[in-house]
Amino acid sequence: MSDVKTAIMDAAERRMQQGGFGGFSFREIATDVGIKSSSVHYHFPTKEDLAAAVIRRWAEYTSELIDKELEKDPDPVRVWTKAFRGTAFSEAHMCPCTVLGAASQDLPEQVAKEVKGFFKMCQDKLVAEGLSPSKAAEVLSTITGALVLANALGDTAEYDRATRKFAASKRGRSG
Amino acid sequence: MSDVKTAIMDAAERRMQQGGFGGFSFREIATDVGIKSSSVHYHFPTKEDLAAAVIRRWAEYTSELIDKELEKDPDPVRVWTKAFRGTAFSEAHMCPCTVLGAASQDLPEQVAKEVKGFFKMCQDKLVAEGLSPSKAAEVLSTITGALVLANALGDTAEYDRATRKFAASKRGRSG
DNA sequence: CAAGGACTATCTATCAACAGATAGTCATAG
DNA sequence: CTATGACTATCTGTTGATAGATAGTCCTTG
Repeated sequence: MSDVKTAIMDAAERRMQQGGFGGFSFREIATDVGIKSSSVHYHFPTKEDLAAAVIRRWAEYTSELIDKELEKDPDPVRVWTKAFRGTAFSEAHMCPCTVLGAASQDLPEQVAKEVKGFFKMCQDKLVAEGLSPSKAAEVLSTITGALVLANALGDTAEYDRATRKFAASKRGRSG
Repeated sequence: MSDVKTAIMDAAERRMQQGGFGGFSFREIATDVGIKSSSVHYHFPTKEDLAAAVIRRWAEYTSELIDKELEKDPDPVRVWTKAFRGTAFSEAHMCPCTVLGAASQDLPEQVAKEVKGFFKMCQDKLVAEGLSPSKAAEVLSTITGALVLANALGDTAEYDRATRKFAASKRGRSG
């Protein structure tokens, strides 16, 4: 993948984290990267293509990160909680899949499909790691909602407050 | 409040539930209501005004609903879980505050403030009802995230899966 | 009661800005 | 020579917002 193509996706990802699908334009992305909007169209013919590619990349990166972290810590709940915590405390604060997922009904087909794929991947992995479907849904909902809450309240500490239980599970100082 | 003004807010609310702040235009709202876009501007000078009014109304309605339900069932966790469940299973499926909260960084000031006020209200109420701040954050995150998950996956059953534990708390058949 | 003025709510018409997208051109590198 | 990747230029449609006209209503005042 060319440097420019990666830079376009990086810029789109950053803006999608803040404003979702409607939160970026080809012109803004072009300005961010330092090229013209028509050049963005060269790499990604439509806005739908660009957004779908960004979400897919995010899903792949997340999946790989989880696998890597599971080698160091065998507790899936703690690993996933920590991974989403990294997003909450990052510069952009949000997971683009969460932003898009909240407005899923207004998304182009391909983008909605990729977003759905992301959450499906999360859930399947949690189940594969030993959790019941119900527990997997609960954990994923809590860390996803914690992201939304922390973002809306403008307070990253809210993430830790909401996930305190998970962060301490089966290894915390007190139990 | 006039019928038209209410109809405008209803239409805006519906569209905000699906696409957030960028998910509706004055013209769409006008068409929904059966008036001209300039008439929408008459009632709500700017888009920011309209969105903020919708969120504030939603917060007030939610607060009243919770108070009413608490009279029938004293368990706050079950009451809040049920209230958000109503949203998940409604036609629009989403809470507009959640949709906007996820993209909070891209919102006009007044709208972001109202969204923040909604989540603050939820949390304050949960604490006033006896939960610890940490437990309140956990519950609110879980039901908020469950809304996002169910929406993204296009499966309302996901809400029940994620909140099974809460729905049964202290009163379920088995405990 | 009737006239005047203010207010309400809608309309038509229009604006500048911005959106996504396309066609065609040009330079460079293999 | 051709493929790549950027460019210029432009199109069409939509956006939020404003100005000005027009009726209808309501309150006041003579």
